[in-house]
Amino acid sequence: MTKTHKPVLAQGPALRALHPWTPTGGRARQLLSDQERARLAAIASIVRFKKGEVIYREGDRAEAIFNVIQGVVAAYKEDSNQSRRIFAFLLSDDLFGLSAEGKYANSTRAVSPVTVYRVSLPALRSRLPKDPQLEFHLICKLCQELCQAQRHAILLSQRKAISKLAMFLQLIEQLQFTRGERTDEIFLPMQRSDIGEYVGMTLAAVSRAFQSLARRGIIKTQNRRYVRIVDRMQFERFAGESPLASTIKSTA
Amino acid sequence: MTKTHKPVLAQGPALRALHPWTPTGGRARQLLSDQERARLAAIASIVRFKKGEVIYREGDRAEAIFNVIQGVVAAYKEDSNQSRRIFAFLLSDDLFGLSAEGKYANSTRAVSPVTVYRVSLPALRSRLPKDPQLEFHLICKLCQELCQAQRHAILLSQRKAISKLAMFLQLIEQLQFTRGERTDEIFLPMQRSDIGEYVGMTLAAVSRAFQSLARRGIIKTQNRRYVRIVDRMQFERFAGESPLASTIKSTA
DNA sequence: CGGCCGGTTGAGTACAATCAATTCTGGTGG
DNA sequence: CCACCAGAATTGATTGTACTCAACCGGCCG
Repeated sequence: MTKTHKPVLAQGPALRALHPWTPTGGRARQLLSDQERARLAAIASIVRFKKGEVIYREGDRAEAIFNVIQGVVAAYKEDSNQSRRIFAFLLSDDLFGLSAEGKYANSTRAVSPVTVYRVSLPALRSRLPKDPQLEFHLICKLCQELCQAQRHAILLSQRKAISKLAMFLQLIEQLQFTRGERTDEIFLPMQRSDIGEYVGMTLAAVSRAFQSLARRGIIKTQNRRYVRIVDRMQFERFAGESPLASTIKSTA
Repeated sequence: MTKTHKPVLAQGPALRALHPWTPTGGRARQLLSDQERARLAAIASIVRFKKGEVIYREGDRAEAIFNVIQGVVAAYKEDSNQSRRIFAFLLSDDLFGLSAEGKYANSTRAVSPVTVYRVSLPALRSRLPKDPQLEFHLICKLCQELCQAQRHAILLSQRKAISKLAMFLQLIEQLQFTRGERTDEIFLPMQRSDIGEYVGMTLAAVSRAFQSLARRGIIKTQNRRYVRIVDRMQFERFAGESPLASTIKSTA
C-alpha cells in the first residue's frame, strides 16, 4: 500500500472543499492559490499536538483558528453526564476553531498526532476585509461544513445501530474519495470509542454493529482500522442515501 | 402582549446573528447596514409561499438563495424509508438555500405562510467579490448556523425523549431570547409532527414527552402552541447545557 | 511476564417504535 | 351559529433494540 504523499514542507494554510456552485464530480478542490497560501503563511504559525491532547476547550476565549496540516482532530462537547459527543473529525486542509461571542463553541482534541497552522484571530480579522477572495473561500468551506453537519444529523437520527455504522463508514469512504485517496478500503483513523461518540452509541453497541455487519457478509474488517465493503448492494441498503440502490429493493 | 413590530415595507434582505468575535450578551444583532440592505434589495425579489408548500427540493439546480422575511421554513431531507428529518427551522432574517456542486443540499418547505427574499445566485456571485463587508457578514451567519447544527446534533444524540424535548424547548426559547422577544412563554410555530422530525422521534413519542414533562410539573402547555416553563430547575436538569444547574444534583 | 488499555461478548432492563384506537381542534358549509 | 369533517394529537398495548453493567479477551509496552 502506498503512503499518502504529504508535502514535506508546507506551503501555507490550505482549504479543501467541494465548490458550492460548480460541479466537480464529487472531488474536492484546493481553494487557495499558492499566492494566497503564502500570504496566509505570513500570519500563521505551525503547532503540533500529541495524540489525545486537548487543543482548546469550549468556553475558552477564542484567540485563533486552526487549519489541519496532518493528523486527525475531533471537535466535541462534554455532555452534562460526562459523556462526550463528537461533532466532526477534521482532516488535513480542514478548518476549526468555531467561536460565538468570542468563545470557542466546542472543544477539540487530537485523535492522532497532529500538525496544524494556527492563525490568530486579530491577524485574520485585519486580513479579511482586504481579501475578498479569501472570504469567499471561507464561505465555501463553511458551506461544506454545514453540509457535513447535516449528514451527521441524518446519521444521528437513525434508529438502528447497523444503519448508523453503515452511514458512518459511507461518510468516511466519501471523505477519502473527495480527497482522491484509494476507495477500495476504508481507513478508520480513530478508535471505536471515538466512533461511538460520533454516531451516538456506546462502545459496546459500536462493536456489536461491526460484528453484525461482518456476520452478514457486508463488510470485512482486517485490522480494526481497515474495513472493506464486500456486499455493496446490502451496504447501501443500510446506509440509505444512495438514491439508486436503495429504491430498488426494500425487503428490510 | 405587544405584536412583534415587523416593518411593513421591507428595506431589503436582513441577516441577524450573534457576532462570532464580539460578546453581545446573547442578543443577536442585525448585521447589515441600511445601505447594504438597499443594495441587496436591488438584486432580490419578494416571494410568498403558502403553508406546507415546498420551496425547493434536494438535488434541484441551485439558482438562488433565500432570506426569510416572515414565517417559518423547515429545511429537511427525505430518508430512504420515506421518513423526513428536519435539520433546522428558519425564521425571519435567516438564510437558506445551501447548495453543493450546484445542487441544493436539502429540501425546504413553508411550515407557516412565508414571505422571503429570493436572490439569484448569479447576481449574488457578481456582487460578492465587490463587497467584502457582505462576505464577512455571510461568514458570521454561516458560523452561527454551524453552532446551531452542533446543538442540534447534541439534541439528537440524547437517548431519552424527555431530554430531547427539553433541549428542543430550550433551543426555541433561546431563539426567542436572541431575537429580543418575550421569554416567559415559549411559542411553537410548528406542529408536533414537525417537532418529531426535528428531534428524531415519532409523533407519538413527542406527545408522550410533552405529557411527561407536564405531569412532572416542569412545563405547562396552554394551547399546544404555547408552553410555559414552571420548574426551571428540573427543566435545566433534563435539558443539560446549563453548567450551573446540571452539576448540582443528578438524582436522575 | 504482567498490567493496562482498547475492544468484544453476555444477560437483563429500560425505553421508544409500532400499530391502532380514540379524542381533540380548527376550519367549512349549511 | 352550529354540525360536521379531516387532520392533528393523545393514549394504550406490545415488541424490538440499544443501554447498562460486567466479565472476558488480546495485543502492546514496560
